[in-house]
Amino acid sequence: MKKKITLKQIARELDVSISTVSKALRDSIEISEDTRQKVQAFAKLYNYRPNNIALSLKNRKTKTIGVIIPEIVHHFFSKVIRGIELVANKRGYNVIVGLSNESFDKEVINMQMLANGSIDGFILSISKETLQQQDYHHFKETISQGMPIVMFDRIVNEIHCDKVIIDDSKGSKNAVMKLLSSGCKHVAIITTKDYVSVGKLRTQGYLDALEEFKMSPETDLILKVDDELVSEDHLESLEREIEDLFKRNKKIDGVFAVNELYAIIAMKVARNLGMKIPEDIQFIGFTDGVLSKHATPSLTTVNQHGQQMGEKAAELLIDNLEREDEEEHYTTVVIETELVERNSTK
Amino acid sequence: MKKKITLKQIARELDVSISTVSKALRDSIEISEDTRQKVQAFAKLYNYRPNNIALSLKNRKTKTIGVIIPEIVHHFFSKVIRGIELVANKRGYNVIVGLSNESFDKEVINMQMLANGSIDGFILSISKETLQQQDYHHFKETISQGMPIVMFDRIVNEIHCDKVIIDDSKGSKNAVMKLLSSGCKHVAIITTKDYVSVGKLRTQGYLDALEEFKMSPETDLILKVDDELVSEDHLESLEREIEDLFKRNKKIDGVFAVNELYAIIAMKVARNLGMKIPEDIQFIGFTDGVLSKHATPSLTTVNQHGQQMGEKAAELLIDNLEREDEEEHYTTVVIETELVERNSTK
DNA sequence: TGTCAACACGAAAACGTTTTCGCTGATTAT
DNA sequence: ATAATCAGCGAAAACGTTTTCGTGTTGACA
Repeated sequence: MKKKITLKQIARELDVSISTVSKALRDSIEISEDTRQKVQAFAKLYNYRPNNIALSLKNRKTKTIGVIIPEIVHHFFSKVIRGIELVANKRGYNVIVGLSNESFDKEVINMQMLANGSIDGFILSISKETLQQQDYHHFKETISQGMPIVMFDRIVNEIHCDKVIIDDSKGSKNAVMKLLSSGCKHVAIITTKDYVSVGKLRTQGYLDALEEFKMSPETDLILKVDDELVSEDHLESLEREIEDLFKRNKKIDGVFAVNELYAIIAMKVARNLGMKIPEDIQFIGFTDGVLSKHATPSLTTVNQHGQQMGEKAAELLIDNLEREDEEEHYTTVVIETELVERNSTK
Repeated sequence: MKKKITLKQIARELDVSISTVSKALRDSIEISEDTRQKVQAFAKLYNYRPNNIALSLKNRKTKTIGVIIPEIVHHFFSKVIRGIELVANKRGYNVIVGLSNESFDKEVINMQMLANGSIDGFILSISKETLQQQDYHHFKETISQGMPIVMFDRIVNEIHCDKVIIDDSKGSKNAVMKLLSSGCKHVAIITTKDYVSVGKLRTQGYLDALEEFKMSPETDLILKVDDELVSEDHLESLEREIEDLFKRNKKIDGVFAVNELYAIIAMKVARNLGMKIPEDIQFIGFTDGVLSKHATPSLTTVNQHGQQMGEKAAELLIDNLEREDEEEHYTTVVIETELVERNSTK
């Protein structure tokens, strides 16, 4: 087991100074052709690579990005990570991930662990609990210590930083308008409680679309699901709620759901109730994932372009990190959504 | 913007030496009660936290685990990451991820980037290209430099290290036996080319089950899909292959697929051909994911317990890292699979 | 022969810690 | 009164780099 070799060891072996070795490896003109070749050959032979940690300490930057997301077993977030990793690697950065598990405490702890020198900046999406408690001091502190943050998807206006979002309300409006213009007269929405910012915005888009069509919203067609209860196991209760919705409102002929899973489950319920999709009732979901693609019928969805969001977030962060001038100018990038039409709509 | 404070700054402010500050903060008995309180108060006030990078350099360990997986937008791998992250964090470690994208070169580069001091050890699953080329020199080098590796799922016997796997052939055998014992007479398998180790093993399990039932395998019931072609876009060709399979062999009444997607697609094809599931034909897939759960009918699958694999891998690695004695003894942990019975089987 | 520039290299500081060792002044024991 | 102990603190090394500055040797030139 040969341990990693260092400059010092090379220097000792070749009977020169550490500085000489360092310079020779970096092709400094200070060093004679002779010694340079000698050093480089030796270094290659022993497969020398500079120690990243030492470099980080010296340069006071780690070339590493910290990513904090609420959950990784989730198509959207893993796509974002892939995007981040893609451009980070291309630009010579590593990616270190922390999962908040939708918990405020874990979010704070994770940020503290990483903020002490391990990384140069954060890319994150806020946990539900944090959004609910509206306690953002950890973000403020991090930023005030000079560590840049880029937020994506779940953001909060109160914090000043770069942001990458989609136009949730616009995307939803388009989706609902698609339903309305293909003949739906009674479109229901399955959404979350309002504290989840995206849920609120998507509901707004639904209302906007109705207004565009001069229709007035019926409160009974708006189903606000308690998101806490839909964690894996409580799906039956969700099914029951949706079934009730359908039974109470026989005339529903279109459904817009603020995520993929709600839509898939709603389709299942509808099918069990004997409705034909898309003839009797049409469905559109938000956030394109594997489920939408492979469901039967395949689900029309609003694609959020998660990977693109990740790429953009990484670019914003790295641009910021490598910017010379220190003037603060935060930008908010809006990624366009796209309606992916499949077989759950006409 | 107040930059992070260091020992040196505290020392200067309080007019003591750096050593005194360090000792005071670590509650050394060398320091008088007086100065200790003074220093600790000051440190708390300015929210002092030791710089991780400096600590890493000094201790020659980073308390960080490098994870390299072929793909992150994949239910199984993201579950593994969650498992790794869970125990890593619990034991004070960070997780840094690299994606090989199933490419040999990216795998090598990623490992080199991380191996130069950034991490203490690797957890990885080998990329398909690497398996195909059978070039494992980067693993050997890493290990010979004293950096431990834990492999999971896609492993290779040639490399000596800790491993976490499932018993692919046993899990498959159980699945196929379930089909056979519930009445199937002609069970087909949809698998991959043999260089993917898990594909090969799962095929073996299929054969074992047949033998157990004194049935001889029919080559025409074994469909080996070229995995390269199934990347997102070439799904239609897969559908056609499966359709051909069904048309050639009208008597197929059971299908075992080596992954979730193949099974879902096969179900779709079967349904389009007018077969009833599970009455006419039964299906079982491998690797439990969202698709299986929410498909109609829901798919019976072999659950790999990805999160548990991740947890175990992290434990093995950290145990190794924190072990005092240097004796090498590599273990291979086999995680039990579990047949999750749903509606695609009787 | 003496001066100067060019060349090739080494010493040392710096990044932020921890830790070993040595030093000083005071208290205790002889 | 002298020696020995001890409490409390600081200096310095070490981790592995990069970089600035200094220094010695060589050759050319006046």
